[in-house]
Amino acid sequence: MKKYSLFQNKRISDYTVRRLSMYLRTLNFLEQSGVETVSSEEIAKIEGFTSAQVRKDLSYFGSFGRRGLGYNVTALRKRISIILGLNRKWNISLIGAVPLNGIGGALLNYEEFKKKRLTITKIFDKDPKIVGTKIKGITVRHIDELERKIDPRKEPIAILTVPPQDVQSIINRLDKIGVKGVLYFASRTISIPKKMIVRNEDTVMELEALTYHIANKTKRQLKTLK
Amino acid sequence: MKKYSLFQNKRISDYTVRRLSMYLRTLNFLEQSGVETVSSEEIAKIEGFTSAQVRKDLSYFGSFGRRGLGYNVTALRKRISIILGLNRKWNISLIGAVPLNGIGGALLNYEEFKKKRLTITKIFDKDPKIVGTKIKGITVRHIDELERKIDPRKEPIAILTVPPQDVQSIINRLDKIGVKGVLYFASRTISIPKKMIVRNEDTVMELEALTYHIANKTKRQLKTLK
DNA sequence: AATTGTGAAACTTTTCACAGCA
DNA sequence: TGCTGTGAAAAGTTTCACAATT
Repeated sequence: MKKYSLFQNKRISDYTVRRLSMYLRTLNFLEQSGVETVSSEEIAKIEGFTSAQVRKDLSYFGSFGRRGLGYNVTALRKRISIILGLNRKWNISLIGAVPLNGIGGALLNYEEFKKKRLTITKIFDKDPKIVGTKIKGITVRHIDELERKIDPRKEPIAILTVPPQDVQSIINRLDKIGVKGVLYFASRTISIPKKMIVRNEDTVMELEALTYHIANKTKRQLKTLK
Repeated sequence: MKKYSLFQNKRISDYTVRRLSMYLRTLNFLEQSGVETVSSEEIAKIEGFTSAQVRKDLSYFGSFGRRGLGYNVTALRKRISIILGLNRKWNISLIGAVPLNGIGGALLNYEEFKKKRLTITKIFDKDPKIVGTKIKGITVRHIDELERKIDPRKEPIAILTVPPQDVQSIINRLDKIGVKGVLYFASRTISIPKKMIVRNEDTVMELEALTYHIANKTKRQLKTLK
């Protein structure tokens, strides 16, 4: 029998990590619906992948199923949670544009965060009108105080909802103090510090993928990763 | 010399389409900075790709550069705009959760949409308090009126900011009347109608990619697509 | 001299297909 | 019998390397 370790050497592709997130949200849903056992074929059908893809993704981390029977929903949900690092609480700093009808405000009200162990625990802005006030029980600090107020051991992740022109400099500052992961929403290409994991959610880019496909009347839409 | 057509037969991968969006935002930036000519090497450096990747992506659509010289920034920006279908105006229906400090509200205030030719022209909600009122000059309609108020020839795209449990049924209704593209924000896997292009922006999934990499102390972060 | 455009090679990801086990 | 786990094959994507061109 093979030995598996969570800190394995094989590089796991980003496609696999994203699909694990999808499996997780589907397993949560199945568990709440009272489903106890699921096959790779059933998961695949829900997600629009192949069953081989599902089994291969899981196989990088171990063998969690039983031949002939499938997977126990709760057990697999827990395993994937651990793989994704969700067996602990993650504090997040929210930086920028909070009071506006902006994405920062939306994230503070985001129901999905409450269900998961993802919590916004620090808020920064540069509007003097709100610096010092409390939002959701958190005192808003000035962006200039980032370095003093963020402890990357406590808040390893930051979400940036600042304007495009500010993203690069704030990411550089966060890198300097040792923040490990950043998610930013601006439509701007940035240069990523070596030690950081950076993700970008760009609504304009997603819409351009739609306009491309509609304009070019793409016939096939094979769902691979998506 | 080879003939190229925008409606070519080769299937263009999604990776290429996303990179075209990135090139476009970088070309916009360069054009505004007064840069007139750019090489594939320079674009590659900004984006973190290889120059061969840039040239290959463009080569699927034609030859837009001049050997020995590079690309004219404005000309290339225009070409990519056309490829992505951005040489026309795109009207968008916004469905759900508008008045809250939610993502719908954020999108209505999104500066990037104003710069591009992407415009929210219809708004739907089911809160009777705001149905009938005007937001940004647009009268909010009840979600029950989707079918009567959306003309997919005028509004081929919809953005869904409704709760996860409502996404599937609304996508099915939009498909029935012929809406071509949908972008939804809920953290939920859905089954995609054959004729539609559907995209999902899921902040929880992006954060889980961060927690995975941080928890597993990934050493290399090779920037391939993003 | 510099840089594009592109076949071919290298690499990555997905799917196949079946041995192995409940 | 039914379904997992996995090497091997197939498909897809990126990079190399160089002829072509300004």
